Formats: sequence, structure tokens, C-alpha cells
Amino acid sequence: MPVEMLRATTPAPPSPPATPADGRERVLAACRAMDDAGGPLPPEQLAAAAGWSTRQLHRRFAEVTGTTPRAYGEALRAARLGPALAETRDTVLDAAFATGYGSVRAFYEQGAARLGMTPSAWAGGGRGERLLWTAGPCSLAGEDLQLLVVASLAGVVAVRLGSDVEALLAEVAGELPLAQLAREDDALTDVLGAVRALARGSAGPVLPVDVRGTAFQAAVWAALRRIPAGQTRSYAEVAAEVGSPGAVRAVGTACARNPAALVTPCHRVVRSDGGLGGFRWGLEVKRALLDAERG
DNA sequence: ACTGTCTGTGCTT
DNA sequence: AAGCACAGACAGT
Repeated sequence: MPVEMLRATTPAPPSPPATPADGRERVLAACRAMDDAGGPLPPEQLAAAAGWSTRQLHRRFAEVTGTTPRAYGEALRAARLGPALAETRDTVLDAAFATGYGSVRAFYEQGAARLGMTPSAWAGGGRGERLLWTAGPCSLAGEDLQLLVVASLAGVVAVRLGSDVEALLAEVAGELPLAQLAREDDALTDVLGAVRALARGSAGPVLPVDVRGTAFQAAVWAALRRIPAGQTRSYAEVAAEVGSPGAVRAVGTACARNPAALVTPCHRVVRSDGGLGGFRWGLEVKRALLDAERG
């Protein structure tokens, strides 16, 4: 009987876009199974949850989340150990992680496109949501720079530094081509002020963060936000913190892809040998930030 | 194109 | 040595 209904309702659509989102649901089912368990699950169990063979589950999981099932589960488990230092539950991610089971699951369900997204998918658009932005001057390392802050209702989406606001805005717009960016100086006055305070090296209020990345990136960025101002960590220490001691290079990559400068203090990560490491906006700025924080 | 089986590799115990 | 997660190659649909 669905046939007649289909016939009755399918005169118009000429070319089905062949949505690849099908597999996403199954991958997310596997994610939720681990969310419920609060840690890694045997591949067979995940495969059952997704309705796939273990091999296929591995394949699609990697495509959709950018990580492996095991790594995802480990990140969850590590996240549950974190609440001991529950001082920063003010951010979206930290709150999700710090409260473990319940909130993590809600976190994933709320935005299917939030954590379960590959970097390329993220670069490919994000959701067609309304984002607000503001900008203002900021002096760093003797340079007069501009600070661009982009936020959603959930929190800070992006923070960029540069000499030209238009260029910075174009950069973010290019990363989120589906989002609508609207200037909103008034509503973001306090947010901009808080980011400026961070640039000056003062702690300021803890800002809610709405960043999108892979589970691994999210874990790294959350770990960075736990580094107190005035302190630094090595890439290796951050890797160990997120439960993947061997993923030093991946941590470096995640730092480089940090969308929210200052708010997620990737400048507090330095090399084990004392070198500064890298920084997207130049080592002078990185050093200036660290000096300011050391007061 | 999508899927499962087999298999080798590397890591952990 | 054994078990496991993972990914490449391959074949069936």
C-alpha cells in the first residue's frame, strides 16, 4: 500500500540528491551506545547497534567522526575521569564532558552535526544557522590588530586575529558557507570584552564555547581550556591528558585547527624541549600572550 | 557503489 | 604468545 502513496506524491522530484546521510544515523547509533556505556564497547556490539559488520562499522565510523570507535570510547571514558577537576563546567563542551553520561548523550543528540563531524565536513559548511559577530581593536606584541568574535546562541564559535576584519570575516564565512553571519555589536559587547581580557592575560569570565570538530579535537580543545592562565603544557602532556599518549602530532594538528583563539588557549601549548612550537598568528603574538599571562 | 570476509600489521597484555 | 583494533585487498551483490 505504500506504493500508491508514493505514486501519488512523487510527480515532482526529478533527481533525488542521493543523501549520504543514511550511514550517519547508524554511526550515531553506535556513538550513542558508547555514550550510554560511558566508554568503549566491543566492535561486535557497536556493529549490532549500527546494523553493520564490524568492518563496515569501522569504515563508516571513521568517515563520519574522524576518529575510530575505540578512540571515541576512550575519549568518553577519559572525559568521565575529568569531572574531578570540575571547575570549568561553564562551557558547553566541558559541561558535556564533566557531567558524563547524561549530558554527553544529550550533547550528541542535540546536534547530530556537532561532534560527529569530520574536519572536511566542518569546512564544508556547518548548518544553516544564524551566527553573530563583532570586532574590535586589540593590541598585541606591539601590533595593532583586530579581534573578530563569532558566536552562536550556544557560545563562541570562532575567534580570529588579524589586521583586516573583512578578511577575517571572509575566512570564517568560507569555513561555514551555510551559516548566516550578522553583525551584532551590542549583544556581543561583553563577549568581546572578555576575549580582550584574555588577550591582555587576565582570566576574565569563562565563556561558553560552541566549537565543532571531531571527538578527538573536542577532547583536545577541552583539555586546552583546562590549562590555567600563566601555565603551559607540552604537546605530549596534552596527548596524555586526552588519553592518547602517542597522538602528539595529532594534538599539534588539533591545536592548529583551533577555531576559537584565546578562548581555547592553544597558545599555552609549547614544545617539550622548551621551544615555542607553532602559532597561527605568529610566534611574537604567542610569546606576547604567554608573557602577559605570566604577568 | 556498497558490503562482508580474509588477512597482515602494530600495539598491548 | 595471544588478543585486539585497525586498515588494505579482494570478491560478491
